[in-house]
Amino acid sequence: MRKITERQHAIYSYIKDFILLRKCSPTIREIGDKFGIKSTNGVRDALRVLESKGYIKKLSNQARGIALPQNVFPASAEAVSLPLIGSIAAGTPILAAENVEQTLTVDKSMLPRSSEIFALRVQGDSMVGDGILSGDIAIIRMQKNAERGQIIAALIDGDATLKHYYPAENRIELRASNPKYMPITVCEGEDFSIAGILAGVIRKC
Amino acid sequence: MRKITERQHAIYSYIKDFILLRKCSPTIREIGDKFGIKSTNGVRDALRVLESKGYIKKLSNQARGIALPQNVFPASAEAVSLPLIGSIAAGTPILAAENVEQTLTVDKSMLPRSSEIFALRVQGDSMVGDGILSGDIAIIRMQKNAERGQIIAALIDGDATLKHYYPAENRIELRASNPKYMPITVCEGEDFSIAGILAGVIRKC
DNA sequence: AAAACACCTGCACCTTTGTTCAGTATTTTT
DNA sequence: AAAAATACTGAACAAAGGTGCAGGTGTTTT
Repeated sequence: MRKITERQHAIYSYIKDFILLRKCSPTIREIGDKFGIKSTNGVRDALRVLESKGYIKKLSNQARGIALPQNVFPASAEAVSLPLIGSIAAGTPILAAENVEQTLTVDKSMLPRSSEIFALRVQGDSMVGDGILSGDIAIIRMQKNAERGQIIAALIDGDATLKHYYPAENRIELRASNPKYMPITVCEGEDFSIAGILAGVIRKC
Repeated sequence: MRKITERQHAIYSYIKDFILLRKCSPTIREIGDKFGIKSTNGVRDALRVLESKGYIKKLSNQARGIALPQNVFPASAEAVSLPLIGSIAAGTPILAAENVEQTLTVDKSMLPRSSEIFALRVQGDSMVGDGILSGDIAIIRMQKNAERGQIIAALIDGDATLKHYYPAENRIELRASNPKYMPITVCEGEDFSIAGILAGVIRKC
């Protein structure tokens, strides 16, 4: 993008936000009012520059006719839908169709790039210390390893639970963040695996 | 939705598609051209009916001023995008364009039907007792009244904060859920209003 | 048969909004 | 120092677009 002044950028931002919110561009006079520009031509000067530098496009003789170049709002790229896992049926992979309760659409900004993601309904209050309540939906990024202290979705005996991950020499400690729960210790050979690490939380009140 | 005729539905669909595609409503004359209605008033009849039945909203004396009720705008069938409010500039309405930090896409199931919704970035740890951490995004359903004990987004001196709502005879007590914060008492005449009530929480980890 | 509604024409009017011209002061670039 | 760009004022105009009134013709409901 070619360089623009602070003033021009402020006007551009206003137009962009206005369109995002109102789905329709402001009028020249609305922009003028906003920035204390008394003459419509003052605004048009700014628009002329913004257009010549490719920030906006003007549809001539059209009310509310300031448009943005296509790529400002990646249309469908804002949302991603992912499977919500209720409970995990014994012996099935997590993402097996029978475990998928529904699909959920979340904003792309919630997700790390290029990873497999799923959502898990949280049962129990073992993670209240981290602001995760029973009934919340946890967004999990699928991966097999984790760093010490991270919150992971752990698969123990075919059940998925959220816990803090504390590995030791020959065992793994899984700690709740609610002090009323004792840490769980998993030794080698037991049925345990990491389903993924916590990437987000969604709650419906 | 109240019943409408095939003709009215065709016009409604055209408007909806137009807005989805162009981000901005068609003009009365554009609708007329499309359907071969030669008089602007023929179109206005149809719009009058659509508005009285709640399919559209008209902003009077505004170019391209046909609006759709809030949640007709799904980015996909299951998603709705809503404005994320960062901080609120003094003296501006909450949804003023300058307060909108970005837009956020959330699943339709997060939202109550037929209400105006916005998202608010949470600052501070005053609500940790309810699992709401600093940096979380609160989904707020706009409404002016609340029930005792509900979590509201309160506007005090132009700043929005989440608090539990406890009204009394001549004052209102706003309680945090973190015991280290004292309740705030607002008396009549002070600059206070309810922006809405908490409908959900989203956290990016 | 009367009333209500859907669906339209035609026209005038007026507000909103975009366009253009002429000019000024200040800052930045060459 | 000159040229160019920025950032406006002010006024007038024109096109776009919303509003309102006075009808008209069918179809459906009462």
